[in-house]
Amino acid sequence: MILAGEIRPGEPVYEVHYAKLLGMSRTPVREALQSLARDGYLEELPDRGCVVPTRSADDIREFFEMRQILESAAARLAAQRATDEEIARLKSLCDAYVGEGDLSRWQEIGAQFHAVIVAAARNRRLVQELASLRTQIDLSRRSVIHAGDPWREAAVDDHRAICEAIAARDEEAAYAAAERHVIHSYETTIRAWQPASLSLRKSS
Amino acid sequence: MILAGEIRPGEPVYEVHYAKLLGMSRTPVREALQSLARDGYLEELPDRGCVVPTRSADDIREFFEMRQILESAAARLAAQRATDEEIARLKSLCDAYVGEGDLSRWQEIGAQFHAVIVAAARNRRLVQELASLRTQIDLSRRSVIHAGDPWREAAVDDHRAICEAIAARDEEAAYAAAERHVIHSYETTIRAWQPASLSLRKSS
DNA sequence: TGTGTGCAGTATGTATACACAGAGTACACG
DNA sequence: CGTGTACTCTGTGTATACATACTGCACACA
Repeated sequence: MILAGEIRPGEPVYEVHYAKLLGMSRTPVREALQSLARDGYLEELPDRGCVVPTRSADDIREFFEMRQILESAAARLAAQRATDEEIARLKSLCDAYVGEGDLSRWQEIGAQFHAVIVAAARNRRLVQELASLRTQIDLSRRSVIHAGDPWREAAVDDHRAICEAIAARDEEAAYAAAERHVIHSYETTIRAWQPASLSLRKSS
Repeated sequence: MILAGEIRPGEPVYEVHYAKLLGMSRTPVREALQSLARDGYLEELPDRGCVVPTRSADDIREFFEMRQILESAAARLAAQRATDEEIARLKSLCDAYVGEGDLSRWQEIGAQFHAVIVAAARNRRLVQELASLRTQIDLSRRSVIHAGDPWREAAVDDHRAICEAIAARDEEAAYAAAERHVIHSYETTIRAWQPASLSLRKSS
């Protein structure tokens, strides 16, 4: 419901309310809320329950900084460890972009592209952390009014560069390409949000 | 109790048992267990409760890989953002090593050293993630018999190198030095555990 | 002898009742 | 008219009772 935007940032989340709404008792609702709070979808106030957190510009910066760190590391490890099948799959996903006009299908391809890379890094904790981060970022994006499609700009070129670097087993190139990709994503996001913004570290 | 080694890996953790032991009802115990499970200190089995997880060599590799990724990123950001006060504090901590013979005091200095760097990176999520990782690694170390002090070898030199790179505002040097430091830590840990081991990515 | 079914026993999942803490408000007093 | 205090109301923190699922064993049957 938070992800679907049915509960808006700043809004309090009462246990009894959602227990009634969902037809269950407070206990499982309570546990779910704690779980959500641990993952950052809710903020717990002592003795005063939960609220959906509102993200500051600094929060967004930190999220993208983490994403930059982890995605670039994933790309580097993928360049080292990806199987030939995984590389072939990355290439075919890159090619799938060109003829695609539908936005949701487009995002689906992008998600699969990233999933293959992270999986190729062979690190479960990294997979988990990036998934969490990705959801957080999507959530932050949603809590903000932005017009049009925020991606799509240089993303295809970025993806192709990452793909080629991994295929060439060039760890540093894959690292740098992934870094650039996250920077682009950050810039489009923050531009759609507010003019003044902090910048991430540029790739050298 | 898990950290203190009072509950050993593989051992089941029953709600009622610890409720009685701690003089509370099942509810808060249950919530605590879920909290611990979310942080990786316990493994939850469906309808069968919790056990303290046993770590495989692959788990250790993944932990250190993550630590390498995050610590090096933290060092790079610290080189960019640390205040002069923080740099001075790093230097004094480095100097504090030399005259120190006591192991626990020595570890305390090391922990402070890392804390200053991570704080200087100005990213709360990074702080949190590294703290969690660090505890996990300590826990994994403890679940294993190892003789003597596993650190101390090249750690002082490593710390000094990191400190100098940050003081010089050299981001890439700080990054590489932190990477090397984690590799050393991994190697001593895995050597104390079992001879055959996977290796982390070497710093280029 | 092997396999499948049924029956406890135990521990978790859920519901509910009660206790407590915090916020807001009304009222009394200076 | 301002300030402090007590009261109430709301919602969370905790305890306990009941329901359910899984495991192991025993027993019957092929």
